[in-house]
Amino acid sequence: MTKTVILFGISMALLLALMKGFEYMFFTKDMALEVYIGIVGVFCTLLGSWIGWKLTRPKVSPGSQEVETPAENQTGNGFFVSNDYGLSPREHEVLVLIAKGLSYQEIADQLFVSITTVKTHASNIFSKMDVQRRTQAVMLAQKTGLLPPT
Amino acid sequence: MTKTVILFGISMALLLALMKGFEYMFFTKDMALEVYIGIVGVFCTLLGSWIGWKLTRPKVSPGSQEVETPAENQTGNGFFVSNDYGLSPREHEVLVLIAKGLSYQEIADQLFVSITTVKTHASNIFSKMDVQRRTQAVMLAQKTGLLPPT
DNA sequence: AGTGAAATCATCCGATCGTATGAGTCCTTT
DNA sequence: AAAGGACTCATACGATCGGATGATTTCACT
Repeated sequence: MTKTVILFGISMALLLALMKGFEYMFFTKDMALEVYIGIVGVFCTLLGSWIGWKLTRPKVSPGSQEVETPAENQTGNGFFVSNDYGLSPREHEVLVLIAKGLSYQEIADQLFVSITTVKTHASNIFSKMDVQRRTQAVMLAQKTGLLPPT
Repeated sequence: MTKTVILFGISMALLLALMKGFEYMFFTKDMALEVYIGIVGVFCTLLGSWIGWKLTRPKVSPGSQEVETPAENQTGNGFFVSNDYGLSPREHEVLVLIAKGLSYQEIADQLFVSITTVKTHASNIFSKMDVQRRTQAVMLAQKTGLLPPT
């Protein structure tokens, strides 16, 4: 977090320095204003994208999904099941998507990670739940109320 | 995704228009370059942050890939109407074993048929239930009460 | 400063899955 | 007898899965 802010400052300083340098090199007249704006716009957009990505990284997403750290999960009936097999939040997330019937590639697209990562998570899930196939994991998760209702 | 790109374009156009308007209002000389850059920088940083956040957040529901329970399968009082999707007895048998997490080979061994037969049945099951993967079939069968409780 | 958990990504490989095509038998219905 | 459904089996092929191995980065905790 602190590093992010520092890097942001450094980037801005670098940008300004570059702009100042370019100013004396190429842009002797004010006709280059559009180029100026373009450079700044593209740069700051990329920088902002990186910042936005960085800031939304720790939390899941501020919109639709809550962070589920189910030491105890609640089923639709109000019963609590306290068996999460030691799954991490990310692994639980992957498990839910697997239960939806998505392939690894589709899960990877949805979570914006590579397919390798999804497979790694899945392997850890199967290992923790002591199953060999995704179908078994889905059934087991269903039984133990690990999956969201509906 | 497409919406994001479109909104980005609109925002950029809006920004340029605003800049052009400001240009004739306040900034008659190029001495206001720093202000210009500041505005563009802040704006594009915010825009980029929004874009990064938008692109990073996982999709809520792709809709086309998820298993949907047909409405006629479940009544309001919680009872399940028998919906076997036109599955033959043998196909239903295979479906149950698939839901147990068995592989085609294991199912074939248990039913004393070849693995080819099991795969044929499975293909017909998926076709009748209108799903692509065994996981989806299992979830759908679970929802519609097609599987025996265990 | 070091440690460990979590998340990420890569490459390789064998096993399994899902589909397509074609064909044969048995049984019921027309 | 003919037609059709259910069950059986084979071959082939691309896609996907699951595991193994190794690596990096980030973060929290000590």
